[in-house]
Amino acid sequence: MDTKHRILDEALTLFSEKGYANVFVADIADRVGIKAPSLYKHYKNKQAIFDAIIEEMNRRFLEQAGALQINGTDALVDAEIYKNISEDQLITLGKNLFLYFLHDEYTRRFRKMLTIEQFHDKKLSDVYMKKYVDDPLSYQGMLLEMMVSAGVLQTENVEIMTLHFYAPIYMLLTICDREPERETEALKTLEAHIRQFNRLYARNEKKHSGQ
Amino acid sequence: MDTKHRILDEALTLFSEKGYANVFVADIADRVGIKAPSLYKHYKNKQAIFDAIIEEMNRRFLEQAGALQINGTDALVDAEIYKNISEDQLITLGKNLFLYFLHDEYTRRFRKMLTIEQFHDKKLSDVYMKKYVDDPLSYQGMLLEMMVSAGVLQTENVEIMTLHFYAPIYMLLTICDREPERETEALKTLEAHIRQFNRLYARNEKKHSGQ
DNA sequence: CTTGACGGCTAATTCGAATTAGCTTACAAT
DNA sequence: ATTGTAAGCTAATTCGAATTAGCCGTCAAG
Repeated sequence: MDTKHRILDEALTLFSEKGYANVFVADIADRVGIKAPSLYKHYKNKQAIFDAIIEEMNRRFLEQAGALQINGTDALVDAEIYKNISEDQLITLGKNLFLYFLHDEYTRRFRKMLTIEQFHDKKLSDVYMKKYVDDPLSYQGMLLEMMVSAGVLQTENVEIMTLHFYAPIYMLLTICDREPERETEALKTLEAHIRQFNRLYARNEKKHSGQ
Repeated sequence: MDTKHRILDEALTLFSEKGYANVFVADIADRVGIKAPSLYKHYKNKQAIFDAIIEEMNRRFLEQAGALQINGTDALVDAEIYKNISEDQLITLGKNLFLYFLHDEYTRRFRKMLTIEQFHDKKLSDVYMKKYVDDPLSYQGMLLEMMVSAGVLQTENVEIMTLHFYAPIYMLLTICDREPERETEALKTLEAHIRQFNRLYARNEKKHSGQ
């Protein structure tokens, strides 16, 4: 990785830990292994580094459209896969969503930075809401809608059902962002959540009481 | 309200909107209607203002222990009330929790400040987790546990049930914090959520399909 | 009536962090 | 070989925001 990219990388790490204003240009330079003034050979100023991070992130979000994509069009395609989903597949779906958000280092640091810097610019809080609330809800909503249509699950209100599926995942995510040591516990909770979700919304099946 | 308190009040408002580092002492003074140096007659420095806000908040949290209290002891007492709860009462419980968090101006601004300033000090993120994640989960958990014992609701796993109850509330809260214009929509969603929650966990009752 | 402390003001001062100036080396291209 | 440019450095410089100095009016207590 060349210096220009290393600057972005180290800057993002620092911003996500301490927030823009609490990171000095010299801190970033230190991490990269150069002196602060040298950094200006690569970026016009501190703000330009921040802006470049945002751009870079947008680029990545578009790029990995293949992996776990979150837009209506692809949801319709993916949904085919889940039409005849099993409980284990549902768990996989949830864990994928969770682990992707949690473990992609870039995504993770970016999300933490957004959390801290949402005031920096209304646009940032909009991005946060879109990426971590509205897009997942609409994507998951489409998948669940398909499952209902296919008769795997049943509900009178898919929107709420989606909330029931995603809100716990979101909450576990915010927990792990702040206290990474709770990740193992969170993953167990996540699995239990999805199993229970599946039972609750299973079509025409009486909830059973054994394990 | 005397100057000393007005400083805290205006400072909290500004910090919650822009974050500590982006608020100048002069901004706070302006709002209060004095000049920056005058502010030092009341607080040693900017940090002291921040610290005073934290203290004040702790004081308030203790003080209003009567209202919607969130500690194990009181939950046991409150739970008596909910033993024979109706759906409408359950909705009231959820709405109270939600509206309290959302509308108490001090709590609200404080929560927003915590969100932004959690990096400022690990203690702050701990406070956030306790107040908005762990305490509500444990409090709600106790209430729901009682309802299960009393036979109003049924589940094999109260912990997950609690997550299903509270996570959507938490999520709606973070939405409204960032985009207050979505509050009306959020309240409707909240009610629908609780009704569905109640049906899903209702004891021995087949889910009905009519309105 | 005078004194002192409270709370305000304007005009410095300080200080730290961003940024710029100007020099140097490496190295690729002509 | 020469030249130009990229990328680094040290030593300024700038600049903005926090804080301090020092002055003034008010008012309550003695």
